[in-house]
Amino acid sequence: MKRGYHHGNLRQALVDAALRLITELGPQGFTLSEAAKAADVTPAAVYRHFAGRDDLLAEVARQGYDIFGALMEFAYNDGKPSALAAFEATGRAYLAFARKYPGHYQAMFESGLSLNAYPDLAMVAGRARQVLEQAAMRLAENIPPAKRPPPSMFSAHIWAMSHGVVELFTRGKPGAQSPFAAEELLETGIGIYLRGLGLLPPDH
Amino acid sequence: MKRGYHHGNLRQALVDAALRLITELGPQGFTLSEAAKAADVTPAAVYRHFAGRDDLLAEVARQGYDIFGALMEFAYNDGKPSALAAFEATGRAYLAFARKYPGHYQAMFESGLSLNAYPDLAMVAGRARQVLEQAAMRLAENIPPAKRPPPSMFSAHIWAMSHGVVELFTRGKPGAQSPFAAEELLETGIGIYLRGLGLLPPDH
DNA sequence: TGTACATCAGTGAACGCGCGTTCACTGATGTAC
DNA sequence: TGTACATCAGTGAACGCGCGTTCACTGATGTAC
Repeated sequence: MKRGYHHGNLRQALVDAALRLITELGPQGFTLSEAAKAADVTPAAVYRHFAGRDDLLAEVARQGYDIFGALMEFAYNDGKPSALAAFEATGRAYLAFARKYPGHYQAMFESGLSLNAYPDLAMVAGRARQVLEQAAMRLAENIPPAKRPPPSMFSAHIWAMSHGVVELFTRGKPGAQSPFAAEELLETGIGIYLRGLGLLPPDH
Repeated sequence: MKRGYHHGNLRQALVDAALRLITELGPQGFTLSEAAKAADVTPAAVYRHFAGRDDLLAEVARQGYDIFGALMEFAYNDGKPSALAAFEATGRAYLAFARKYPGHYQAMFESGLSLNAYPDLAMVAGRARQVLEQAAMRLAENIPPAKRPPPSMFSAHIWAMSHGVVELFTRGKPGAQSPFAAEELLETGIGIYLRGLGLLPPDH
């Protein structure tokens, strides 16, 4: 792998290197120095593109939230073909994102990064959350108002179950040896939940 | 704070110091050196009681799983007064534990400790999980066999939602600013889920 | 009760390491004339 | 087309720091006689 004195696109190369490190070694495994080495560059070069270690990590997370939000929006598909189908697709997209972009996912949720310290990060994170809330809101319209829970509660439930499934059943964690695939668990879990809301017929 | 050359109960003092560090600064904030300092002792003294850093951390987690298991068993209360009540109490105990023992909780689930590297840790962890599975199994007997999901799936759902609620809504994390308390979220979430299983009447 | 001695918990100094960060520098690139 | 020069991305050496771990030691404790 040859390259001249100038790299070309070091900024993104560093982000990619950081992602690889996080994916393979966990959020702990990411260091500025290792990311620089992986990008075939001196640690000091990083400072031409980022304010420091945390700033690089934050950019990884930011790109993650971007992809995440886009994926959720794509899955939601403006509520078509039905509020129910769109909602289920959105739930599946959560897990699919965690599977397909584990480095991003860990940078976003397990790296100990403070959202408050990076306002733009909080913004992209909020956008992603709003897609799910929107999906929940539309779906809630199908419930008689009297027994309808606030959509934000409802989306919090789904978010929590999705996150829990990812954390516990997609990598080698504590309760890990479940006989079920994470996808199956989430699918059935959301199914039962929606039945509890009267949004699915009582039988299966 | 005076003490002589010998400490008395350094082993537990180190565990307690580690817990304090984790509680206040997160799992990252724990270091062998800081724990030693907090226990008013030289870092080298730690090696009289633990094989090293990870071994100390593992002991924290082990004690956590012990408390956790005991709490869950207490809440389960041998399935009394009813399978349903016992199950709901067990779910509540999960969150209560995370609230009351945040240091233990983080050592157990967020410290990056490998369960495989500490077989006795895997054992105590398994015991805690079995309480929930037991509760799920008993409760499942109330469902007509035809539409009864495997109890281990069912307990995985509850475990996932509980864990997700803890991770997302009890500390300053990403989706954090929910208008609902974690306790309320978990209570309602499990309620809707159980209704979906036909274990609660459709109305609320 | 008093002394000699084994035990072992904790000390203090030192180690090598990798971390994030800084600084004066150098060499490639692109633009002005 | 060719030369002078400004720009600035990346270098290389150095820094201070805290980490986990080691080692020969020392001082308190408790037991044997």
